[in-house]
Amino acid sequence: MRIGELAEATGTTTKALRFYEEAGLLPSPDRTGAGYRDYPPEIISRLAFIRRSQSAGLTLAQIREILQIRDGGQAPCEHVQELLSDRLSDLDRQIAELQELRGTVAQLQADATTVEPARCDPATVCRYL
Amino acid sequence: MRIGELAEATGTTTKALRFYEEAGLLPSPDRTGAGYRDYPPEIISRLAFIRRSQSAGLTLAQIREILQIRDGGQAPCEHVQELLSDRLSDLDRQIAELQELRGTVAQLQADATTVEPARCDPATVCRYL
DNA sequence: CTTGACCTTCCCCTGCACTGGAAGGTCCAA
DNA sequence: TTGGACCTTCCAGTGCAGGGGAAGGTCAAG
Repeated sequence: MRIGELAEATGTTTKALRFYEEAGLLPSPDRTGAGYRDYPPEIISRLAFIRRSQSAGLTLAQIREILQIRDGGQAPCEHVQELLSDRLSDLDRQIAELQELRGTVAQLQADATTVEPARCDPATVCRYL
Repeated sequence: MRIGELAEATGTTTKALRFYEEAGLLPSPDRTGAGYRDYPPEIISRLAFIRRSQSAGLTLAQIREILQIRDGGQAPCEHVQELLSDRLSDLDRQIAELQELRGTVAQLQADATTVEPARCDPATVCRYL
């Protein structure tokens, strides 16, 4: 199948597919006589895996690692477990940071709306920040 | 005061200060005979405002907007309130998204650790993703 | 035979907030 | 006078995941 068909079948773009190939996530496909990329149907499930992994928040670099282990003939189970654990820790940390920031901003915003009648001191930039 | 002093006084770098000037957050300072930037002491509180705004998660573009209103002689109160409200909505949305993602990843990770003894099917990339 | 849709490679651009380094000028102390 | 610390401008790069568009080749239909 040609690159445009594959893009449509997987909901991505030809640009992205060439980029994935360049980035080592997709193997270099065969070429037709005219030099067109000619993908085997199985590539669709590989793309689906890439999509699922992206949905889990893995970077292309991490996905490439998994695929390389798999392509090397090994089962990437342990590596995947580790990546997922790391991702979970990251998410917990990110969420905690955002919640703390949310508290700060909510306080600032509350001050900014309730104290409103007092006009800002022209000499300072902003009394709320 | 020279740029190096200001950088040290405000905990930033000379690079960042020139960048802020270029980006319209700092006015072009006077120059000494040798062409060195010569900042007035008041600039320190402007930098402090920039730092506080960054801590609240505002982008440099948003901070520049506030400063431009202020520099135009107006009180940026309403604009600040709006920016803070928007920021709060953004944070709520981001937190919700991350929490949903966290649920997904936690499930994947749980599956990956408990189902472990069953080896992966060599024909697929990974049974967990 | 030509039109239009598809394909190829190539290089640059995006947003964000800077950082690094080159090439050169200035100032102060030893 | 020389060394080192500071300053200047300008250009380029960082990380992430591609997107935009040029210049040119290919293929099927009308």
